[in-house]
Amino acid sequence: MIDVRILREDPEGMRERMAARGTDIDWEAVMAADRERRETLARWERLKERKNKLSGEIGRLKKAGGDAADLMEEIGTVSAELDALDQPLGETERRFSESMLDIPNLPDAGVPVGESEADNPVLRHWGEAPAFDFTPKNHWEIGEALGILDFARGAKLTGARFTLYRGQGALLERALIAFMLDLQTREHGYEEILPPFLVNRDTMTGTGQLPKFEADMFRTVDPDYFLIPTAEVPLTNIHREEVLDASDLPAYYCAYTPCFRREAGSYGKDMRGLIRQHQFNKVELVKIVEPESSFEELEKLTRDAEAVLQRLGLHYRVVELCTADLGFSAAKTYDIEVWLPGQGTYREISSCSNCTDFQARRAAIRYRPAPKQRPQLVHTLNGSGLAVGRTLVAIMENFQQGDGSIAVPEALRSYMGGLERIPAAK
RNA sequence: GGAGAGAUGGCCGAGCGGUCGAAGGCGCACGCCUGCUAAGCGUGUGUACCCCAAAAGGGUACCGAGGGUUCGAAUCCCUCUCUCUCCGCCA
Repeated sequence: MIDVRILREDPEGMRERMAARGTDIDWEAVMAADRERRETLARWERLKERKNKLSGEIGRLKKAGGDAADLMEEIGTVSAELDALDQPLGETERRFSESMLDIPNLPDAGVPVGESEADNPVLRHWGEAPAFDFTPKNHWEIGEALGILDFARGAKLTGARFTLYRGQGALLERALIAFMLDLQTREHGYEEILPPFLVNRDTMTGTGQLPKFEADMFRTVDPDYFLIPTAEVPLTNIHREEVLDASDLPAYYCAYTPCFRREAGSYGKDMRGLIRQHQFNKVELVKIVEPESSFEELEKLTRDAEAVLQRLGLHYRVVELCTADLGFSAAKTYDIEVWLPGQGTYREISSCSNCTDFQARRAAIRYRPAPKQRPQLVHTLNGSGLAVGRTLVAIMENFQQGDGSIAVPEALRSYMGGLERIPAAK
């Protein structure tokens, strides 16, 4: 949630900065809801004060054996007024919080203004695209030829966008997960977490998936739970409704989880291959930090994600998302895009965001800067370190050999029993 | 799934339907005292929101959550959630 005080104090500035996102918000309605809510609340509280006073007097009178008939009569009218206010108050509060929950985060002042992803500036490149003396294939062609990816049977078991990994394909995925976790925990200082893959509504609301994006989620009916679309959700919510000690910060968390997404509204897009699945694996990085350091921490977090690609020897570039391409909760985001020679394009493999106090406010994650001081909202960050399925795709396409085999990157061999090459089909 | 017990402030723990934001203890902060590695004494010590330009100040809410009874509920009633114990089942 944004800070409503900013909206009250500078509605024009707010309007302008949000407009750069391209989101359409009825600001008049939000501000009216805020005003109405406060007015009704003030009125309700004044009545309540009167009622509490009367009630106290009745108590004292009765104890002294006096007659409280007059007071009882007055309290009756006050109670009636209060009752009449209950519904409008509840309604205006609901209206206000609902509209606040649907407002995205304010882009950071430094974020480039743009109209689409085409306006995302490229910040840097690492490595080089590999040269081939043959025409490189798509990963789905390679995967089916080698028998390590079985799309048809994935679809049979569940439906479109579900895939079966087999043999050395499954092993490669597992090796990537272990490799990524080891790198992030041993070298970058993240604590490894294995969180629940199903979470409740409050948790989903805390990070911003609900209420606006319920249609994008898989859910269970009884009980009313959601399959996590990313480990960002459980990791960031670890400290929901807590007041942390300054010494607890910064907290670095890292988790491997499967991720589940409906991909509603992306019909027909990336239908082939592993790029867009309803279920995919990801190693996620989450940081809970003090506000002053969050942008610096974003730079570090992005480097932590890049390190994975560097160790694997995969060529990539880093882009900054312009205002129009920012996610709902993010104030600033870097995307890491890996080169896929089989498709001749860069594809997002990690998205690293500073959500500033947006999620912290929703989830009530605070810390006490110093003893005796009031609790303050933390800043939260998250980034993929990395999307495992897409990394497997990148390895298949970048390290494919002329004979149809795939070379295993040096960094992964110890995780694969020393395997240097996934051999071509006989 | 069945039977039972419980949920109170940072922690422990009390709480006849009214004077309870809540005894007491611990912890913590500040002060005093004291020459001995500490004790003693005193004071203070929650969060959110509203009013106020702000500070000061005032107000409202919160004793797991949500409803209800009552002029008045931490205290009574209902529903739910979570924790613990026993039985069953299971990886």
